[in-house]
Amino acid sequence: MIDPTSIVLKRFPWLNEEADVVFASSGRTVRQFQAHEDILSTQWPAPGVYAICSGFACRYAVLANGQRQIMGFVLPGDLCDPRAAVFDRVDYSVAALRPVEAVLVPSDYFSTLTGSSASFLRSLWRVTAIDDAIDRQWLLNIGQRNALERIAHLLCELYTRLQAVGLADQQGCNFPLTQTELAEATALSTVHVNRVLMELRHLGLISLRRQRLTIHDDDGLRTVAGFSPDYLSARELRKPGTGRTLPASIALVSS
Amino acid sequence: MIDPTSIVLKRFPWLNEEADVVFASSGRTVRQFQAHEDILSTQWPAPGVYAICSGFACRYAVLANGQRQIMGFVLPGDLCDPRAAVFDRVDYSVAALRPVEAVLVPSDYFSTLTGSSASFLRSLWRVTAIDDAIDRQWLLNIGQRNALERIAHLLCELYTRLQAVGLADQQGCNFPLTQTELAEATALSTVHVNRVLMELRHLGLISLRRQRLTIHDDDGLRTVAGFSPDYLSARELRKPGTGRTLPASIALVSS
DNA sequence: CGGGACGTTGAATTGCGTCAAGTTTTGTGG
DNA sequence: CCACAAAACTTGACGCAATTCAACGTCCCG
Repeated sequence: MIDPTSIVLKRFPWLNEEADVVFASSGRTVRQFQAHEDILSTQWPAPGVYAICSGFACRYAVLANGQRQIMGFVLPGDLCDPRAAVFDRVDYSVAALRPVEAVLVPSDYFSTLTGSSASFLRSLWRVTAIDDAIDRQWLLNIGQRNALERIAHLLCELYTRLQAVGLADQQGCNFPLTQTELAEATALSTVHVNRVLMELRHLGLISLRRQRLTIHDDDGLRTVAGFSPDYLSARELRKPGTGRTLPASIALVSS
Repeated sequence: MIDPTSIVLKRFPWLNEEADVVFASSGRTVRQFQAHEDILSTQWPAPGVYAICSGFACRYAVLANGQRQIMGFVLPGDLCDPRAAVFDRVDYSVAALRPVEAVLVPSDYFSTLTGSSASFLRSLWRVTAIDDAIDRQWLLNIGQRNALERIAHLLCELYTRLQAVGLADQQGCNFPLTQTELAEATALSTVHVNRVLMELRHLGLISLRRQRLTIHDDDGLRTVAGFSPDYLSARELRKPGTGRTLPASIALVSS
């Protein structure tokens, strides 16, 4: 059994030193979730911020008619959801798609840290900024791309993100999502997802079999998808302000 | 000519006292944008955070084939975009749809404030949390709702948000969007948007003519849309931590 | 009063969904 | 290891919501 603390410190490259300490010291609170179990839910208050160590999860919402829209995948190395540190409730649920192992960082730890460590706060902003950029790409994806492009784009996104945390190699990656889940994420029917995957296979771009995705032609897949990976990495952080002075009443704490 | 400072202080109810001062003191930097002019662009660094005083703007992205997806509307009282205070660049553009008047809060001001005032920071988190909730609703909208529901939902959202900043009355609101823009926001064709608007009119739910939206049957429209306005208001903020102690090296500043 | 943006309408087309019937894979317990 | 059931995947036929193309009407502004 691997030490969860070390997993955490390895998987979250964006963490800085102070945050490392918090994660490590709270790293003993490791929780396991079964497939299909809710990790966070709109139904109950979030106990804190979960850092995913292994397994796949997804953020989702259900419409009144019962249709489910998956709004994003939460992979090892991701936080779900940073805002839980600040808000009592989340407005969407997060479910494990496969068995998930996660470190729970209690809200107290997290919010005290965000209140006291400017550099950690900046890291956190960067993380949420990437999350939001992914959300916007999904909107683009579902709004403007056809089925083939959409599926291809999602595969590119997941492959790239898994590479970033060392869970993919040159040939491909472990890929535990069902076609039904792909359908819920791309707003297509499962039948059509199946046909599109067939087409991607026949185009010689991928293989997908037994939870293993093999990329035969990365460039080709990206071209079909119109994928450019920029949005998945942190943008330039603005240099800390040169210190234009604030009215005295505001400059309560200067760094 | 209205004093922009007073506009700002009136339109941004979520501001707290410290931030009021900053906004007021930087409130002299008012900028005008013409219709179709970019307010923020991926092409250049963001000079700071704009607070919209009047006019409509939108966040958008364009695909390689030239299709434009509008990803959100920026209304009077909104910030566009808070993250510009922390990051040099934004990863989408914001354009004025009509002539826009905005207060520029320079990044220095903003980031110093976020670094020093915990309460302002919490306000800002809340604002971005609402923005993100709106984004997720758009994903749901485009992914799971049909054309009629989609348009109805968008009308509900805009009407509700305009009400919140005093720009709508019981009967309806000023509504300067073209059908082409509605189409870009809902990922439909302009022709179909037109037909759907016709249907909403024939159902006796709305009138839309000469930049004026009249809501004849608010409940009916919401029912069609499956609209519930909860996501547009701030969620409960977590009570500040009860003070579980951190390792000394981390608790640099305690509140 | 002319021209360009915006809105309206009809007819033909199509991408994707739905329904329905299989086949293959995975998981479980004996 | 096999037996069996449940879940996941595959394939074909058919239907429809939304698109596309094309023409025409209307408003607004110089």
